[in-house]
Amino acid sequence: MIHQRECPVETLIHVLGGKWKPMILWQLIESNKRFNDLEKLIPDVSQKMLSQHLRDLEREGIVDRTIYPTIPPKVEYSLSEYGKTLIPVAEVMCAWGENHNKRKYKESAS
Amino acid sequence: MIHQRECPVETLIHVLGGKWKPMILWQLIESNKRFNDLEKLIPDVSQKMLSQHLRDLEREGIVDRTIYPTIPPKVEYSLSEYGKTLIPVAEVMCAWGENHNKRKYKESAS
DNA sequence: CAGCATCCACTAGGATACTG
DNA sequence: CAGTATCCTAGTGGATGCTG
Repeated sequence: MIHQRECPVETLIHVLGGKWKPMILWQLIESNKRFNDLEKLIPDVSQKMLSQHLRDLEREGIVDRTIYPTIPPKVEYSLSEYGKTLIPVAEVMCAWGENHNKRKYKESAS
Repeated sequence: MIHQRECPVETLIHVLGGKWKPMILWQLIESNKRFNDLEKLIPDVSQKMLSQHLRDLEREGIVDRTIYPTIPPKVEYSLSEYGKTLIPVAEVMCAWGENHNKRKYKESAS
């Protein structure tokens, strides 16, 4: 059942596969953030990519976007309830990636 | 510790992120395969990408490549011991992706 | 059989400038 | 503040032809 073609692994990679998406996810796990906050917390991201990735994550239902129609405008991004189901998955991925980085470090040092 | 910048999630996405890499992984979990077998089992992959992805996976230590210097040449690809550590990770990813696909199907049907 | 080389199309992402 | 619009580049992947 799992080893079918069109494997859903690709689905997850598509959802998290943008260059800054994992970083955005970690930030939003910690607490809700405004657009400007994310820009500061992820210094190298361009406005274009931040905006685009947030919209991707919103479309997938991972991220909620709350608009406060004040002046100046305030928009708050938060992890949706559904988005929280991604956390354990991301932690497993993270653990493997961390170990893999160590492994590559060791082999290059030997 | 996990929520650092330069998150290792990206490492894993890089390792599995090629278009056909998850599919190659599933095939090699099942049993060792020759180049030609993989071509038949993954009909839409081009030789170029199959070759390139296999070399990527080999460089990361996921896949072993065994050459039998016969005529005609025979090359067998297998999942390395280290590569097997990817299986549980891939299954978690797969489960989430499967659920996500269902979710998207339902919302488009409603 | 198991590939490599070449050329081409498409997309992801970056830089810069502008707006409600 | 929170974006959008435009232009540009580098990398991914596909198609085709050739080789030890």
